[in-house]
Amino acid sequence: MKRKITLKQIARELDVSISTVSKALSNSKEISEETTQKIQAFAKFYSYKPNNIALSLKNRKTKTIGILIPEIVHHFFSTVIRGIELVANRRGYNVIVGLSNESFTKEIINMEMLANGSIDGFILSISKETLLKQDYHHFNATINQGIPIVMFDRVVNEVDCDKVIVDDFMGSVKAVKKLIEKGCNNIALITTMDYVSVGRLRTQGYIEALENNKIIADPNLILKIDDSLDVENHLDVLEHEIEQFFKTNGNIDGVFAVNELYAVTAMKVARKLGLSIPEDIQVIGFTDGVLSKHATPSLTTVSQHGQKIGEQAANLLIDRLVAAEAENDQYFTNDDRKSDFIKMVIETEIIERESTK
Amino acid sequence: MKRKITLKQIARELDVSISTVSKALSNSKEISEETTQKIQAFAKFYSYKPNNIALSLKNRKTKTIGILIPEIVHHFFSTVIRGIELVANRRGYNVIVGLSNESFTKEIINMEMLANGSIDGFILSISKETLLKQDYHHFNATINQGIPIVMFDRVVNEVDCDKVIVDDFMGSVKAVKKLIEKGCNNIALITTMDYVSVGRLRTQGYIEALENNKIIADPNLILKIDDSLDVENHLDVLEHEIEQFFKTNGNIDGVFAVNELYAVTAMKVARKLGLSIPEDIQVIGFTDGVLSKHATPSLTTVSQHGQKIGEQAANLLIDRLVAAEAENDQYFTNDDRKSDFIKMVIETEIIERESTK
DNA sequence: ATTATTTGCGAAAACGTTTTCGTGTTAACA
DNA sequence: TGTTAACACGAAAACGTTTTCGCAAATAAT
Repeated sequence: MKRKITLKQIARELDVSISTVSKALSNSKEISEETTQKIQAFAKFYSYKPNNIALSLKNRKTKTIGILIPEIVHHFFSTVIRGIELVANRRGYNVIVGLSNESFTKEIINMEMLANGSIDGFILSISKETLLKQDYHHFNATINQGIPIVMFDRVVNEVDCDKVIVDDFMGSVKAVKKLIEKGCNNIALITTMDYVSVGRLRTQGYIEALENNKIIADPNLILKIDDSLDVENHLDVLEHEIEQFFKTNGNIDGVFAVNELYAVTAMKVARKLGLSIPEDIQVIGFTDGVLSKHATPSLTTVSQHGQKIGEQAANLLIDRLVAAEAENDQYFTNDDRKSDFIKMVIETEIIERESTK
Repeated sequence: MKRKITLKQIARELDVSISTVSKALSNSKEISEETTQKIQAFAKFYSYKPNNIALSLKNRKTKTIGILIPEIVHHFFSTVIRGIELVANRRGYNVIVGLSNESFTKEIINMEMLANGSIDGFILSISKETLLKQDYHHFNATINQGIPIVMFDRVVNEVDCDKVIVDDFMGSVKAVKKLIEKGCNNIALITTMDYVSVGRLRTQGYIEALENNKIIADPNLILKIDDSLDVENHLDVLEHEIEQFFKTNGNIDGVFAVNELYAVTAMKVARKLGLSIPEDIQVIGFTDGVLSKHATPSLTTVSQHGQKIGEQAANLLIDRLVAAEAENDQYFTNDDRKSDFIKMVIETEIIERESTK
């Protein structure tokens, strides 16, 4: 087991100074042809690679992006990560992942852990608990420390930073419009509680689409699921709620659900009640994941393009990082320079499958 | 925008030396009560936190684990990550993620990128291309550099390191046995190509279970899918292959598939052919993911316990890291000490759902 | 032959820590 | 009074880089 070789060792071995080695390896013309050759050959032979940590310390930047998300076992979030990793890697960055597990404290702990030099910037999506508490001081604190943040999906106006969101509102409008066009007259909405902004926006889109078509939204046709407890493990509760909902509203012929799971479960319940899809009830979900694609019947969904979101977020962040660096080179450092943050909206797209006519 | 405060700044401000500050903050009794108070108050006020990078450089360890997996948009892998992150965090480690995308070169590049000081050890699952090439020099190289590796799921005998695997063989045996008990007489296997070890092992388990029950495995009942091309995006091809398979083998009354997707697709095709599940055909899949849980009918599966795998892998790695550290403190450093690596097998479990009687 | 200019290299600082080893001051002791 | 011990703190090295600056020798110009 031989430790990685360092400049110092090369220098000692070749009887030159550390600086000479460093310069020779970067092809500085301060160093003679001959010496450079010798050093490079030696370095190659021992497969010298500069130590990243030392570089980070010297350069005061790590070339690493911190990702902070509520949950990783989640198709949407993992596609976002994939997108981030893709462009991060392409642009010479690494990616370090923290999970908040939807917890406020874990979010803070993770941020502080990474903000002490480990990363150059954050890409994150806010945890549910934080959204509930509406306490965003930790975000602003890190930004004030000079660490840029890019938020995606679950974002919030109280924090000044770049944001990448999906057009939840228009996505819903499109989906419900589609159901109307396909002949649905009584369209139900299955959504989450309001504090998750995406739930709220999607609900608004639903109402908007109805109104656009001169339909008055019937409050009875809106089912709000309390997902504060992990719904994945309370499938039966979910099914039961939806079943009751269907039974009390026998006239439903279209369902728009704000996520895959609700949509698929709705289909399951509908069939259990003897209804067939899409003949009796048509269904559209939000978020295009594995479930939508492989359900039977496969589900028409509003695609969020998670990977694209990740790519854009990474680009925004890295752009800011290189800008900050360039600015350091300039010697005008005007703190109150108005930096206008970007809010990037990723268009949704309806993917039609078998659950609609 | 105020930069994070450093020891040096505290020292200057309070007119003491850097060493004094450092000692005071670690409650060294070398420093007087009074000075300690003063320094700690000041540090707290400016919310001083030691710079991680500087610590890493000094201690020659980063308290960071590198995860290297083929793909992140994959239920199994993300549960593993969740498990790793869980115990890593609990034990004071961070997690940095690299994706090989099933590519040999990307795997190497990622490894080298992280092996230069960024991480203390690796947890990884080998990419398909690497398995095909059977070229494992990069793994051995990093191990030789003193960076421990723990492999999971897709492991290989040629590399000496700790491993965490699921009992693929026994899992399959159990599954097929279950089908036999449930009355299936002609059990088909839908599997992958052999070079992915898990595919091979699961196939062997299938055969073993049949033989245990005095059934001769019929080669015609084994369908091997070439998933070298991304099957997610060639669903139609997959469906078509399975459909042909069913048509040429009309007597099939049980299916064991080595992953969720194959299983769900098989169910879909079966129903398309007018067969009902589980009455006409019973199906069991491997890997318990979202699809299995939410398919209709829901799928009986062999659960891999991804999170547990991740947890065990992280524990194994961190155990080794602390052991290595302790060893550094001792001054016997015997290089050829026989270190026996652990191969941990996680038991599978059959989760019965609606696709079996 | 003297001065000016390259050329080739090394010393040292810096990034932010921790830790070892002094060292000066004060208090205790003979 | 002189010696010792305890106390409180600082200087400096080390982790592995890069980069600025200085300096000698070699070459070029006068």
